[in-house]
Amino acid sequence: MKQNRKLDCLSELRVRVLTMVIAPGAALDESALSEEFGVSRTPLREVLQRLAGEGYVTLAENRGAKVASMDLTTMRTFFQTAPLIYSSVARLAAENRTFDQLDDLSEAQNRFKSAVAASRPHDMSLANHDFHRLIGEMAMNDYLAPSLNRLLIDHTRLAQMFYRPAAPAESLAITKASQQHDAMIAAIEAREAAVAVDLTLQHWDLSRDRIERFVRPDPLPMDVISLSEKRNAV
Amino acid sequence: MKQNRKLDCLSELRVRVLTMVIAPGAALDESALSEEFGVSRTPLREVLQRLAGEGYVTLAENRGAKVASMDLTTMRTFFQTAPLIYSSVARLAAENRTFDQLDDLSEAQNRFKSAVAASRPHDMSLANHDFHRLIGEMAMNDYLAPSLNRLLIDHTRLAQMFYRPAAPAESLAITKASQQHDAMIAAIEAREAAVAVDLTLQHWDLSRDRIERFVRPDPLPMDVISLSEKRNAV
DNA sequence: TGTATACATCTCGTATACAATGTGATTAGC
DNA sequence: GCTAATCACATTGTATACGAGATGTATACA
Repeated sequence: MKQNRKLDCLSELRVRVLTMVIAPGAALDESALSEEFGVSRTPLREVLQRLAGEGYVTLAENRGAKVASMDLTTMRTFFQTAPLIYSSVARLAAENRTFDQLDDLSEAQNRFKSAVAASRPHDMSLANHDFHRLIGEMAMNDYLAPSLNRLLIDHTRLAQMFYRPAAPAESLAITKASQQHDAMIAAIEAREAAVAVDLTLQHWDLSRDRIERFVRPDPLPMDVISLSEKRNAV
Repeated sequence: MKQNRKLDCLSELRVRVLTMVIAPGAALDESALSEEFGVSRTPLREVLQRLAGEGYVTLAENRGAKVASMDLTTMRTFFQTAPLIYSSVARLAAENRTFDQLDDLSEAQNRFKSAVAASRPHDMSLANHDFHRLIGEMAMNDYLAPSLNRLLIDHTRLAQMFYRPAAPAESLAITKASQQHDAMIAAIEAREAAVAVDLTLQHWDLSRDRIERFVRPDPLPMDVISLSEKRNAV
C-alpha cells in the first residue's frame, strides 16, 4: 500500500522529466511533492536521491533538487556518445536476449504504434523510451546500462523538445522509425548482431537528422526586391 | 561540521568497498554504521542510496544494503566492456583535459609511486583508482562517466583480490604499470589522443594478464615416475 | 524424527519534530 | 538615493520515535 505510493512517485517523476512536464533546470520542492504524493519528506528525499543516481535530477547541498539541465555542452556530449553506446548495446542485446525480453520489447513497440496512430506525442515518447530501455536490459551489461539510460533520458527529452506535429516530414520520419523498430526486433530475435547494429545506426541517423533540421531549418524565402527597397528607404 | 561526518561516511564506505575491507555481497547494517559514524539513520540511509546509485552497493526492499557482488557473470561482462570504455575515455581525456586536471593526475600518480615504494597495497589500489577516475573526469562526458566509474570499482576490487605481493612477476608488472601511467600523463598533456588510447589498451592488457595468470596459474610440477609407480601400486 | 506453524525479535520504512543554512527584504547609514 | 548589514522567513538537513515486514526459533503434531 504505502510502498506503492513511493514507487508511484518515483515513476511519475521520471515521466514528468522525460515528457518535460517539468522543464530541465526546474527546481523540485520537497514539501510540495511530498504533499502531492501523500508521503512524508523522508521517503520523498530518498526518491530524489535515487533519481539523482539515475541522472534525472541533480542535488545541490542545502539547495534542493533540480531537473537535470540540457545545455549546449550536454547536447554536444550526447551526440558524441550516443552512437557508440547504442551500437554496443544493440550488439549485446542480439547476443543475449531471452524470449521473455523479446515479448516485452514487442509490447513496447505495440504501444508505440498505438500512440502514433492516436497522435499522442507523450505516449509515443514514453513507449519509444521503454523500447530502447528494454534493448538495454537485453544487453545484460551492468556497466553499459547506466550510460545508456542517461543517454535515453536526454534523447527522449530532445525528441520531445524538437517534435513538430504539424510538419509532414515528421510523420514520415516516425513511420520510418517504427519500421526500423520492427526490423530491430527481428534482428535481435534472429541473433543477427551485425544487422541489429546497422539498424541501430540507421535509427540514430534518422533521429539525429530530425533534431538537426529543427535546429537548423531551411531559411525563410526572401523577396529580394522589397529588401533592396527597404534598404534604400533608410 | 556535521556535513563533514556525512561526507566522511560516504568516502570511508567507498574505500572499504574498494579495498574489500567489506567483502562483495556483505550485508551493511544501518544501525551499526550510523552509530559508528556518529550520524542518525536518516542521513546514513541517504548515503547508502547514493552509494547504490554509484554502484558500490545494492539495495533490496526491506532487506537492507549489500556490497555489490562480483560473480562470474559480472567478471565476464567486466572483461567484455572495459577496453571499449577505457579507450573511449582516454581519447576524450586527451582532447579535453585542463591544466588543473593534469596537476591532480600527476598528484595521484605521485601517491601511487609512494605507495609502491612503501609496499602499501591498499594505498596503491586507491591511488591507482584515483588516477583512472581523474582521467574519467578529464573526458568531460557525463554519459560515459557512470560506466567508467562502475568499471573502476570492480577493477580495483579485482586487482585487490588477485594481488600477490610475494610473486616477483607482480612487482615487475607494477613497475611497468607505473611507467605506463607516466606515459599516459605525457600523451594526455600533449593532446595526443591516439597515443593515449594505445597506452590505455597496453595498460589494460597488462592488468588483464595479471588477473588471468592468477586465475589460471602454471600447473604444479609433476614427478612422472612416482605418479606411474603409484598407479601401479593400486 | 521431520515438518509446519506460531510467536518473538530484529531490522527496515515512515512520519514528525527540531536544528541549521540560505535567501530575500527591510531598514539604517553614508 | 544607493549600498550594506541585519533580521525574518522559507527550505533543507538531522534526529528520534513508532509501525510494518521479515526472519529465525521453538514447540507441537504427524
